[in-house]
Amino acid sequence: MADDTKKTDPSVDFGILNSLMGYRLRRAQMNFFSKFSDLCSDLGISPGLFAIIAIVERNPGLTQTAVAQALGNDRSAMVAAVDKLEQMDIIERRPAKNDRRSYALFMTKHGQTFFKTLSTRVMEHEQSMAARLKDDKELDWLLKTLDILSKN
Amino acid sequence: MADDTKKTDPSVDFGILNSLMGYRLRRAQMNFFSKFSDLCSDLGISPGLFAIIAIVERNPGLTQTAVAQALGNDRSAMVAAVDKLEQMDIIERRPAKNDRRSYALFMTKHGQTFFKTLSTRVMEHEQSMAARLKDDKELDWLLKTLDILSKN
DNA sequence: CCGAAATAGTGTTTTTATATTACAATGCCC
DNA sequence: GGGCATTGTAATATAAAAACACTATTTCGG
Repeated sequence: MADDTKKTDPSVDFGILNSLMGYRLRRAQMNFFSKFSDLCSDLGISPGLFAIIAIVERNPGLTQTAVAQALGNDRSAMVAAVDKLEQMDIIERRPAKNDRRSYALFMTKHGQTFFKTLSTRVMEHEQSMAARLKDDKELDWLLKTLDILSKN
Repeated sequence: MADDTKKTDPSVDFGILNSLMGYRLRRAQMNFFSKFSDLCSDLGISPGLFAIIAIVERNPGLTQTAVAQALGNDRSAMVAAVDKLEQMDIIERRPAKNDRRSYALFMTKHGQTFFKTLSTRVMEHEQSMAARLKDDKELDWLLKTLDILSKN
């Protein structure tokens, strides 16, 4: 194949799938996911890690489980993630003041600047995708609608 | 915890994540995925398997790779999936007429009725989610927008 | 204060999904 | 007929997600 456009065979009838939000969400999310990977894998950052960094950056001092709850992850998944981010000198664990069981998470100096370059990249991609929409009003509508559909 | 509402801690600032379509898509899709599982796991059907069935039902005689391409999967992933669906007596492989390398996929008798009950369940869930939207126009708009964001 | 129950972090394991690669059989093109 | 692409398959690898148990702590009722 000459180009990399995996053209979905136009002769295939998707039937019920075409009317399913669930299926369309999956396709759209997969597209964002793979573009994110193309964009940030050289920095060793996956979408999940990016989310953790974004939360810690805005909420310094949160414990691991607090971050996990905010993102809807299991707290056991945090261990490996935070281990990696600590190795990369992006965030650091400090013993929590009032609770000797838990760590508080903070950005390192390097993490701060790292997050800036990272979010610049991500926002560029976001904006190139948002350019497919009509206007900012439509973007707001989409974000709000997705939020409504996220709640269970 | 008394109820199962994993309330996202309201005091957490999601910062940039709030404005990212990618993140919102992920949350919404996760919600659909888990609901689908709750709804159909007793029948042994995952969202991916459902998509395969839906394609075969509307396009009898497609080859495995054709289905894989339509869904954006790798054809190697089809093998286990079709194996399972054949064991469940939902679809069947028949030797393709003009190409002895490939199989053509068809619904079995049982698969036909099975798909009906399955899609009834799925549509019920879909409609309960769609009820969160303003009207059908908004639903159409959402589907169209997600489609636009799915193309790379 | 004591003891039961809950919670934080961690390690371990399992499951699931997805990607990669290799290969035999077959088809297609010149 | 010979070279090359394609189909289904197998065997891995990889990765992400979930389940479970364990230790050290905290919390709370009495």
